[in-house]
Amino acid sequence: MSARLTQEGGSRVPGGDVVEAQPEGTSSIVHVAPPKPVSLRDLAKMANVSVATVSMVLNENPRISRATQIKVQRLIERTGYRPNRIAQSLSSKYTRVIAVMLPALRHAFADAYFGELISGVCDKAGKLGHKVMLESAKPEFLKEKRHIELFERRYVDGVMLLGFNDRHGWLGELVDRGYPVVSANNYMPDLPLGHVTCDYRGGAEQIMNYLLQLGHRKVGLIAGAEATATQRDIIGVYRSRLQAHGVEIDDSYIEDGRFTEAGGAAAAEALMSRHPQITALFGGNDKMAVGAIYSLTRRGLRVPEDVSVTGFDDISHTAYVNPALTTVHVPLYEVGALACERLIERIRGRTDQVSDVLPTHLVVRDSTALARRGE
Amino acid sequence: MSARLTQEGGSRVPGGDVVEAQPEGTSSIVHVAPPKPVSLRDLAKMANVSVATVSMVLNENPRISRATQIKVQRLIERTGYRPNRIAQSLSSKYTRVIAVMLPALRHAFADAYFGELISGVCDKAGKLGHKVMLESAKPEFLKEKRHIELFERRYVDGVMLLGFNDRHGWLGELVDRGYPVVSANNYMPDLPLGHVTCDYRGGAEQIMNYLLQLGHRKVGLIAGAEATATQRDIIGVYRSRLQAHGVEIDDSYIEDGRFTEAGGAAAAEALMSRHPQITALFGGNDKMAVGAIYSLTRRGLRVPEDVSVTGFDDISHTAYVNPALTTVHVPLYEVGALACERLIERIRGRTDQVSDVLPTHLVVRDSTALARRGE
DNA sequence: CTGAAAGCGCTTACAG
DNA sequence: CTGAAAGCGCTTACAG
Repeated sequence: MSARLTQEGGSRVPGGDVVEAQPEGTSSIVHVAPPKPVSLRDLAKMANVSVATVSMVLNENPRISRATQIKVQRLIERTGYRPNRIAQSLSSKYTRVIAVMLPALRHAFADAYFGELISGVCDKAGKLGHKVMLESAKPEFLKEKRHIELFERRYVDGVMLLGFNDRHGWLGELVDRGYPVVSANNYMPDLPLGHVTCDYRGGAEQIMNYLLQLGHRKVGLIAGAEATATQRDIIGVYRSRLQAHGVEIDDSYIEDGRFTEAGGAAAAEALMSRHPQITALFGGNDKMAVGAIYSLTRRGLRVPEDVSVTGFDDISHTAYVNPALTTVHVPLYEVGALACERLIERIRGRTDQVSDVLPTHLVVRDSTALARRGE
Repeated sequence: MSARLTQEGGSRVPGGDVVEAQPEGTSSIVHVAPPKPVSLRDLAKMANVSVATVSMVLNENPRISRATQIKVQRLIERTGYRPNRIAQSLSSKYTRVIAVMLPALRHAFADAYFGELISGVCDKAGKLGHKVMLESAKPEFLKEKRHIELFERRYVDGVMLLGFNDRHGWLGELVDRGYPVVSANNYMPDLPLGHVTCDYRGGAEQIMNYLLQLGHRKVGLIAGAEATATQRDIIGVYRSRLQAHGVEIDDSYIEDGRFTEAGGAAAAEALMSRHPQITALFGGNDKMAVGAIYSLTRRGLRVPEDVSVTGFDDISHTAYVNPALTTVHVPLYEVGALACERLIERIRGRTDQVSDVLPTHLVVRDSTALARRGE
């Protein structure tokens, strides 16, 4: 500790000398006002050049001569000068901040799905010199047009959309105004909105083919909101794969699980009551699948001996649930990172509408087995 | 959609009229430069007052007469004026942004524990008119003194620390400089750092008393890093409770589970190999407990019939693992919210060192049972 | 109670 | 290649 204090020219009270001079307080901390940092002007004075010159050195303007360049650069290093980015933003076009916006779900950030996406966004943003702000689209937030405010008041240069779907009509306001916006891992067919997604159809095909190979024909589907395009993709594949195997399509085998464990549990409960002959349950995400396993177990059904269960996403802890979940790996981190890159390109002027699609793959674990015989 | 377009004076291309005028492009979107928003000066001109007056109305300065107040207020509403917060920050002392800082863990944000804390922080920050920025303390980040930069370059007014412990010595640099910093759900005994935590000792006592009541005497402990004060609290209670019941303390019953599922699984594996007579495993957090259940099951041991397992935190999905986890509820959301409030108070000038402690309570579910007989 | 002016710390044409 | 000056859009003493 003392070593650090010395190094930093620290100002924390080492013993009792300064404390004695203080009024008797509840704290022995001395809160020095942080020293006023050196400004561009200070630097210019020290280097005997104009502020414009220092600014240009900072921004690596090639018009500056090599000599001045070096002189100023050295001074910057010596003084540890760091430009005030508030001032930079005020006189330039950019804040170099992006927002990650989530729907107003209960404790939205405590979700491994969003969390992986956010991790990807943050890491990439950091590498590209941007900061990340967190926003959740609560009803008041939208009523007060705070999503517009984000841009108008110059909080951010762009917004990354996580978890929104067709029903979030206000997204159009952002698009209409030409603000840089990108959707990560979902897309809205009716909105000209840049997006980076995954191959949900491909993943769903792998799940369905695998279940069909295991002999499953009575397969229930627990999907998330139908307003979500990627879930519709899953539903579409589910139907067409069954049909291709001569199974008659019956929509009473599909239930909405609202993307949550509780919803998945309720959906599984409903499906098994309605169709006890079901041998496999396909969850549209891992959380619903985990909920399904929970409710099947409560019902006295064994997974996978009695009923196989599959998920979608491969969020980290599903490898540790019991039984470990067979699922589709969705590269959420990579989606977040790429979407961030695309958003920043868009901020810098790219105008064509991006729509990248990353591959998915099946991960077989312990929650799936051969379909049970007869019934 | 058309309704919205009309309302908003939307500029998205409705049909093909504007598109025809465009060069053949890859996109049919028209990116209008967002209209230059009205400024304080515009407003002042319209209202026939000075910019100072408008500014004072905005900041609810009581010196302004009721009449002007109303006149300007009305104009603000009519024009939908929103102050540029970059300009506000440049001329005022505050950015009204706080950072939430996490250790550099793999995909740190995809963690329910941090996520709950962050949810609490974000909601409270929003209510108090602050934005939240995300940072993770990577090695390069620290090497480049970016944690200092956060303040010096005026990115934020304060930092919320999540998941740091005694080994993160650089935290002292922030404290020494007097920057507003608060630690959420952990504390550093050697650092005069404001913090909001939970009653870990109380929670641990409840767990231990409960296990002892069930007849467990051979209890293994899977703790997180010893550098974490709250984990030391758990270890302390674990030891003293056993001792109070005449159990001889043997540190080979304690393993480090590194706060992760994988670490918890490995720790459980090690403990059960070393001491097959163990009848209960106490995890220092839920993730390690889930990992322990996983590895016990792999070993052919049943939970809770053969071995009881308990967690700590009560992160959301532990109610849905199999068996549902008995754990201690830690009000993470509330901790985050209160810590945020404290941080903002500190930013506004509060100087005493806060140290709030929120209560915890036991949540009994299905992973615990009477200790098995004989061995 | 209100206004004119300085200032926050940068960037960016515009001269030279 | 470099400098003087204007400007970004606010807030805040300071006059009156």
